[in-house]
Amino acid sequence: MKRVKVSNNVIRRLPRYLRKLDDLKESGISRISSFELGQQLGLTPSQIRQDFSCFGEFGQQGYGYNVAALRSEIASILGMDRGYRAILIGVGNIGHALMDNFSFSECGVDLVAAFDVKESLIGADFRGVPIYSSEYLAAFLEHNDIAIAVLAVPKEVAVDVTNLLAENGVEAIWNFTNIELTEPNSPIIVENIHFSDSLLSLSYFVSERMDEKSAKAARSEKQV
Amino acid sequence: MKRVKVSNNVIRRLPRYLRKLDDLKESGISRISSFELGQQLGLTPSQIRQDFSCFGEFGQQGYGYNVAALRSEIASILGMDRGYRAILIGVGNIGHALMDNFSFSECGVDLVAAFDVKESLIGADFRGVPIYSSEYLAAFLEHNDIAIAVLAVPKEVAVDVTNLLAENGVEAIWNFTNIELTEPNSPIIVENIHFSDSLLSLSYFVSERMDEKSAKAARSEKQV
DNA sequence: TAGATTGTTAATCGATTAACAATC
DNA sequence: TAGATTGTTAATCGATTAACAATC
Repeated sequence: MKRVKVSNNVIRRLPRYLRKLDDLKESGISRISSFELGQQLGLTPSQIRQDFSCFGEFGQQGYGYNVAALRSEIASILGMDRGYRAILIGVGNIGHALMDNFSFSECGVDLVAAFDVKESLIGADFRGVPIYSSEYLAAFLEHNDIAIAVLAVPKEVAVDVTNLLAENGVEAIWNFTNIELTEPNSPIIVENIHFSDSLLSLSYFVSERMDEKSAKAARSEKQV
Repeated sequence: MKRVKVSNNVIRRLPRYLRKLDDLKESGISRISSFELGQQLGLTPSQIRQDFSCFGEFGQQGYGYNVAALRSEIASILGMDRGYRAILIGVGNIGHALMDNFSFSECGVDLVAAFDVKESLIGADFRGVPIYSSEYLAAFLEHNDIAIAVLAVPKEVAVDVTNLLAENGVEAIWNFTNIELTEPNSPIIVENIHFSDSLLSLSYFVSERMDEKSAKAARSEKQV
């Protein structure tokens, strides 16, 4: 696989391609052109071909792309076949929901343990994932090769935990706390799920729509 | 407030500005320049001034921006003062976590009801929000002005529910199901929280980092 | 007043789109 | 072979950055 510097926009589109290809596979479609794929995703064929060409040549002139083959190329580009091991820190509401409902394995990630400070949780396990005391976090990291930490702790302790993780060789944090962990000088990778940022963007788009509507209404009022 | 066509990138930065300004307020800082704000957010001062200038003139030459005033301008741009009413569809794991933990009101959104099909949930309420039977969803929408629907139902019913919502005047969907709701011809606004897309991007970045490391290791191996 | 910093116009950079030769 | 569609180069478009006059 080529590994040139690929823009963020391209990377963010890869999971969407993956999802669409999974859908197509399920519908029994084994072959697709960049034109058709573009139609279905609301992208131009050019963009799709450009995106793929960052990583190699996956199509065939006159034919298009083989759905299954392309799917597996993208999965590999995303690192889904690398068996990254993850831990969850904080088995509160959201942490619990992730353990219970989210399929890490479908993303090729292996959730091996969870940590919490709450006595009543320690020793339990959900769907085969054990919950340990946060006390043992550092020791655990010493003995296990963990690439990804899912951070679902209260705001107040987020920064301390992050430092502990970074010091113990964790590569990346999947951040569910609503604070900005991305420090300029830290080498740790941070990917944020900011619920409130998302809802606020939504709120913006709704407001925009509402304003358009009332502007239109005001115009037609005038005409009458 | 101006309402020109504003790019998506700008809109996505607004919630970050808001969060930073809240932090500053809390730290007792009442005034900030675009230079300093840029430092703290990893953006150029130019970009920050350009972003704000989409909506008006919020600063003062030689002084900078008043933190509290700017904060409230951005809140208003995002529509946080419009009192949008929301409902939650699907009180499963993630729906429950949202009701229990997520502060809709901090985003200026009023969560007024939840809906589920599960008998044992119907009639209960969490933090003052009642849970009704999904049977009554359509009727409820007729009698209540709901701008936003939080969609946390199983994949299989997501499209049907979306159609029902669209037909009954809901403006926007905050989509927690892992499917592509964004139809080209539908006028409904969709904002996605795709957990797996996010984790897969993270997995990509980790892979990129790993490859860099091993490439570096291979190079220094050669030199020795 | 002098210094600081804005809002905005112009320049640069990067991403998307179009075009087309290569080829299955 | 003829038609279709790729991968890639060139053209366009949009977003970010730089520069600077205006002004607090």
